[in-house]
Amino acid sequence: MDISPRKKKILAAVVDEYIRTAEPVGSKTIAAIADLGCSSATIRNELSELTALGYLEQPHTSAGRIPSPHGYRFYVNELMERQKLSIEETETINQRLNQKMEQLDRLMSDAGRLAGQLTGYPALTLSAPRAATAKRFDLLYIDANTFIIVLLLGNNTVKNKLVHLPFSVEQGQIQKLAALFNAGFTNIPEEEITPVLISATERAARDTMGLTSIIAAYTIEALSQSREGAAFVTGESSLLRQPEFRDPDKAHRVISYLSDSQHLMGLPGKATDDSVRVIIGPENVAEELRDSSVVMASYDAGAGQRGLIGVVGPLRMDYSAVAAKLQYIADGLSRLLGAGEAPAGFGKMILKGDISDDEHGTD
Amino acid sequence: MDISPRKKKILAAVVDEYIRTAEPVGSKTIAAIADLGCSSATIRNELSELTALGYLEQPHTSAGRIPSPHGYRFYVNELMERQKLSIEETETINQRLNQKMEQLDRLMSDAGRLAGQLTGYPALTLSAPRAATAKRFDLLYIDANTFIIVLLLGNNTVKNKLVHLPFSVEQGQIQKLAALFNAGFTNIPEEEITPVLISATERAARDTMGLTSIIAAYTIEALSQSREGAAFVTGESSLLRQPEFRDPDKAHRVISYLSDSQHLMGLPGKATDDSVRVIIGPENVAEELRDSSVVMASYDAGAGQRGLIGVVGPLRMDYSAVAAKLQYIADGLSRLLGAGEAPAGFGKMILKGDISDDEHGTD
DNA sequence: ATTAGCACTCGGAATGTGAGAGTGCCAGCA
DNA sequence: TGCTGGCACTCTCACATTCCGAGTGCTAAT
Repeated sequence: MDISPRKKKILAAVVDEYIRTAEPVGSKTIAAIADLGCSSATIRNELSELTALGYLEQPHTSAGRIPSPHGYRFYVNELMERQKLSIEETETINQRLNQKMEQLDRLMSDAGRLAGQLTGYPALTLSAPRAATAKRFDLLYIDANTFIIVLLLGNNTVKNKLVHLPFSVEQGQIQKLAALFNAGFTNIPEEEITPVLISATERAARDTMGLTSIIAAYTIEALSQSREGAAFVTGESSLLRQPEFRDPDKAHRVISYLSDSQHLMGLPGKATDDSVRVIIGPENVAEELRDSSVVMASYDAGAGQRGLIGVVGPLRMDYSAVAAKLQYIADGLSRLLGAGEAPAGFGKMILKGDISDDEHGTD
Repeated sequence: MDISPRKKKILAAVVDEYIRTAEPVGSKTIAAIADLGCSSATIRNELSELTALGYLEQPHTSAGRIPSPHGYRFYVNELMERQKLSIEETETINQRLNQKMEQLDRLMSDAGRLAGQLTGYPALTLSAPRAATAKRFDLLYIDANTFIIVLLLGNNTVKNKLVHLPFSVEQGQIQKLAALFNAGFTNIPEEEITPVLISATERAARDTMGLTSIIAAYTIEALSQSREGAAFVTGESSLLRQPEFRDPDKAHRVISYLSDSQHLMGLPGKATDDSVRVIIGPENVAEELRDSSVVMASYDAGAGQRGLIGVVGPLRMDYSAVAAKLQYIADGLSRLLGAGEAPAGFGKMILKGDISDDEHGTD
């Protein structure tokens, strides 16, 4: 069932105005802002039909109309005009993205922060989980009681761990172990690292001190970590600025839901190939988000992985502006992280590389 | 100027009761709960004197009294009875702490989460910044276009970075660079890594392709990162459950202040050797926290570093319970991370070790 | 010094009132 | 048939008013 062009115009006007003001909008207001050549009375008729069709709601008899979730959906699908970013906005984004990208996780949370600041909503970033394999082992001999495990994973992630031993070990022993692990533990999935394999290696290495187990345990840990993916949320408190979250309980529900990265990982549901996805209120699987909307854009995180960056806000969200901004940021991230083009120059290399992390020793 | 024992008792009663109920407490209530053998009229007199002394305030003429920041301070210093934790509580803490401590930063944020859940307030964890030096360089040759920088810092932190090159390089060249860096860049403070040193090294290595700069730049980055320390906040939204933060604006101010790790790093002010520190409302340096209180406990993070774990809440905080819990958690962390005892066994080693991180490559 | 009694104050809940915005409907008009 | 102006009706919100009770401060008595 199609609805007339005039209805569409009116619906769009209601949504736009409501997004702007957060107040129910009445027939008169619409007559004033949208110049369709007809009076408020006509619009009243149209409004009541739109209400009957389920696109609009009225909080009470003598208030204006507000869009229903259905109305928002229709707006997002058909009415919304793709917004262009201003020069300054694109400038800001480019600058901020290029600024400092030393670490991947830092980059993710920075990009999230950026999205949050630009849109005024809490932002979230997700990196898709993916099973990885070990690609290469290095064991760096530091001294008789200390060595470092450096593990290069299939997704070009490097993990490391400093190991202190309560006994001495020789460099030759370490080297032998590295060779055995490179032979036996590379390019196999996590579940194939079995106790059988480990004890076989242990025997081959004539390792009586449990070094093999240490390295194997760390390998498993590193693999399972890289399988988990990562999630960040920033700017949770900006929700509180939205009138629809003035109720602290409501805000609390949403924010604490967002604080659990378990929840976040499940948020996107199954992937689609839309570049920008909009989930409106009740469309959310999670109970807690049933009166919030989520807008997410996906980006190419390199090494065949995709990541998501998005924001959470009230139903009355400026979908058009938010979508445009997220899209732009996601494109920027894809450009920075994505595969395809060869690294162009020095700066680029530095940008891409890295990560790292700490190891706390005992002494 | 000393105050009478009875005044102390009354003050303690007011604070305890107000902490419990969040309602101004009147003379009658005190007469009922604290059994000093006197009537409400007497207590009224005492109350008005305590008010004159600045320990109490009244929101308005015909309301009960609430503690002033001064009153809280006096309470914390002299009246508060050190609370014991219940068996279950210590159990929970022990369990949760021992559970999984794979990564240092994960451990920090987990401990924060634990503190937050136990106390019901937003929790923060800080690791003290400390200048570090490079202790050892390793450059792992992967293929003609790829190598890994592994950097062992003075505080036994390991950092790494995967570097992709748009040109080829030989293994010998990489080894030569590693030797040069180990000779010239180890055990010197960050600021001595000057362009002069770098270009000297570059010449010595006959490096015409900028490899030296890449490694030096990464070294500087790693050092400055480890100098920055780290800060986490979790459970921000639990502030919203407190009646004094029902005003979304107020809550928003505090939460967004806490979201900035720059702010957090400066929060503790100069260190004291108290094991638990309490900062009450106006004692906070930060404007934004002037009507919140902060309780922090410090722990031994190993390698001569100290960390802080704390919570933020309203003035009306259960200082006694919160302090006890934080203290216990901090002790647990010290036990797990701290220096002193040698690693006892296998599990212990695994616990202490580690960290790691990711590197995103291009292909 | 302590207490009981009492007048007084003040904030908050409850209630009442009015204004305004917006609707729905109807009758007239193109 | 579709649009418009007019009008009565409804409902909420803001504001004013009232009322109640908790709690104080004071005073006089013990």
